[in-house]
Amino acid sequence: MIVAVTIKDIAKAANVAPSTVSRVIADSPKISPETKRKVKEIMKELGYHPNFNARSLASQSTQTIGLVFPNSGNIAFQNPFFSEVLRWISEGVNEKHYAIQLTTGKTEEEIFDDVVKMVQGKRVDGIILLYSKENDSVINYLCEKNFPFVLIGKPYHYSDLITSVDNDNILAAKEGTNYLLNLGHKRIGFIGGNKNLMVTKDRLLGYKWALMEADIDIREDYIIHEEFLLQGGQEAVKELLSLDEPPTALLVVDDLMTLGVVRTIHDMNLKVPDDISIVSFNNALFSELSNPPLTTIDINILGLGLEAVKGLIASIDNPNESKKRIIIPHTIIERSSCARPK
Amino acid sequence: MIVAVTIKDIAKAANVAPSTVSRVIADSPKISPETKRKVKEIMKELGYHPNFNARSLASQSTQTIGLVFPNSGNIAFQNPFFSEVLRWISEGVNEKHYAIQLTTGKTEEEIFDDVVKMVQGKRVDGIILLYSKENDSVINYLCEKNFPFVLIGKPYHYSDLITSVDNDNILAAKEGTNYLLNLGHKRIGFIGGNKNLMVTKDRLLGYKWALMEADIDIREDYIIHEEFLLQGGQEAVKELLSLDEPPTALLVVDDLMTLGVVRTIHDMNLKVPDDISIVSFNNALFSELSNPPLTTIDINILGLGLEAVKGLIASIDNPNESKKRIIIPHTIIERSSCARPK
DNA sequence: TTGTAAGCGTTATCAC
DNA sequence: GTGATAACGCTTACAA
Repeated sequence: MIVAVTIKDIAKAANVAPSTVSRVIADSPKISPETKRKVKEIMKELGYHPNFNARSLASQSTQTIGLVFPNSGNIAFQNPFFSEVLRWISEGVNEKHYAIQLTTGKTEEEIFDDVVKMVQGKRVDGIILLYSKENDSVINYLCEKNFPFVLIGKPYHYSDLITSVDNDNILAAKEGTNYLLNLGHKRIGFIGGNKNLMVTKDRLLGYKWALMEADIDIREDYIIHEEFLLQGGQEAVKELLSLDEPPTALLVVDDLMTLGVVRTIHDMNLKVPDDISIVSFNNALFSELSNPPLTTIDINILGLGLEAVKGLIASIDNPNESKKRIIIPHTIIERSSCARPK
Repeated sequence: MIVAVTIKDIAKAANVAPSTVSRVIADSPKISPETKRKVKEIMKELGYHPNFNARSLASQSTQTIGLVFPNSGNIAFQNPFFSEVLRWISEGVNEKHYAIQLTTGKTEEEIFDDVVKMVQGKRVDGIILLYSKENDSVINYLCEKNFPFVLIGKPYHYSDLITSVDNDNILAAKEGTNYLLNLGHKRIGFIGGNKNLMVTKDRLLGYKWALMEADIDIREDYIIHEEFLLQGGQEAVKELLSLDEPPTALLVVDDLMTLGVVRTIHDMNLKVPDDISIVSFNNALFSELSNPPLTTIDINILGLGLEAVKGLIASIDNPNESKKRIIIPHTIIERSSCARPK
């Protein structure tokens, strides 16, 4: 069983007051080195561990941050992006000796309720939002309460009230499209995810921008948004490739989706990159292992995670710090999913 | 700003004692419907939310459970298994109105320290361990403290002191191997992950069992353990396939690893399944999207996650409940990575 | 059925 | 430098 050794037990054993023990824990400079040593020794001896609930209650700070995942009913949740970003957030957080609490509701309402509980229940000192979408009730709530949080992604609005960490997705998509243009492709399609997500919006913008600069007409029938990975998506891709003038290249906003697209293309007896080239996004672990290995835009998830933590802790420590927009650089990783058009 | 409305404020406004408000929150049957209604109304009006730290401190229970991931330095952390199991754990936990706290240290020591803090700091009521390996300090600690926890995987020892949720991996691997044997393969290789993991051990056992039953000699040069996904693994697979009598089929313990193996095979100008068949494990999302789609053993991650939560909460509610070993059934999913040998 | 008061394990504000 | 003592916001006997 867990025997709770408290600050009082230590105090008694060390012949000091509880407050002194507390000061030793806080490493207060006002305590003589001698008593510090003595108290610390006894703490070791008795196996003392501070009670975090008591500490949080008294100090009004929890030393834990909350992570908000997209709703787990959404297929997006399965994206390796989240484990990866979790990994780096976790790393940043450990370094600062914070703990992590997380919430992944099945629906938006569940998530919202969870967040409210976290915040009002004083379970966390700050929050990192792992996704950004239109009209998000969570963001609105956090802004309203002026609660410390960082958004991974681009704010839909209130951008001057929000600290965010994001890639320049418009530029990234533009560069990806240019890469295909430079290979000689003129008919380039776009496959995006959920239209409400800011990433999708931005990458679509960059795609269009590149085409406009290249004086190529934007064809709406070249642009599709598949919400589901296989079922609906497969249909859409088949339709796209069955057009009279099908695209010879595709910009796909996510590696996982790309896997599905490649699969569909393959099922139609076409080959990547011989018949159709693909540039995709995120550089997921498997994009190197896939067949063919994917040319993809690395968004530096490490940077996203670490900067999010840094930003959040900064605004916890100093609530009046000005909000900022942090941009993490991307890199295009050339592999074997692109070729010149036939 | 967050204005903390406390139980006292409600009490004052409702003209009752704080304890009455507390009882209303706990939905005590001893409170008259009338006062309940009145108090609840005022709680809504003033926007009351309980302070969890205070509640935890007073009641000695946190309504949160801790999740322990494998160390994030390990490549295994990247496995989609973890997001998937997190999803279902989260679902189970939400239903029971528990919160989730998690820890993913970079090293074993970091994880151990985190777990001790969680437990001794009274941050969580119970723990779910997401991996099982030989001589795990965390397990030893939890057993020693007799702290409620559930292991996802098979206990290395102390199995009568541990509630665990696992697949019958020995049987699963045996069936996978038999599947290949039935197709006519005689030379079957095994590719496992980290040797210390119980999954690896069990699946190797099942593989050997199937071969023995089929009166096929076990060749040690057909068994490899690749710790890394690409670098070292690729070498090992190449070596395996360059043997005088290379295997015509492979049992690979994980879909992600299989992706790497398929890739390596492809790089050697061999084809799956024409030249070499593969049965793999886990039925990750991408195994259906991969090229070729993988024949893989579905381990029912939903079941693992949900049962883990159920088991944990049961043993939190009743610490004297007897430990049990819960087995989640698996299913083989036939896709296109297997064929008869040439 | 409801109120009173002690206690949960800390931190923080005074004094000395 | 160190010690009392009052918070922190809640639960829970024990009274009434």
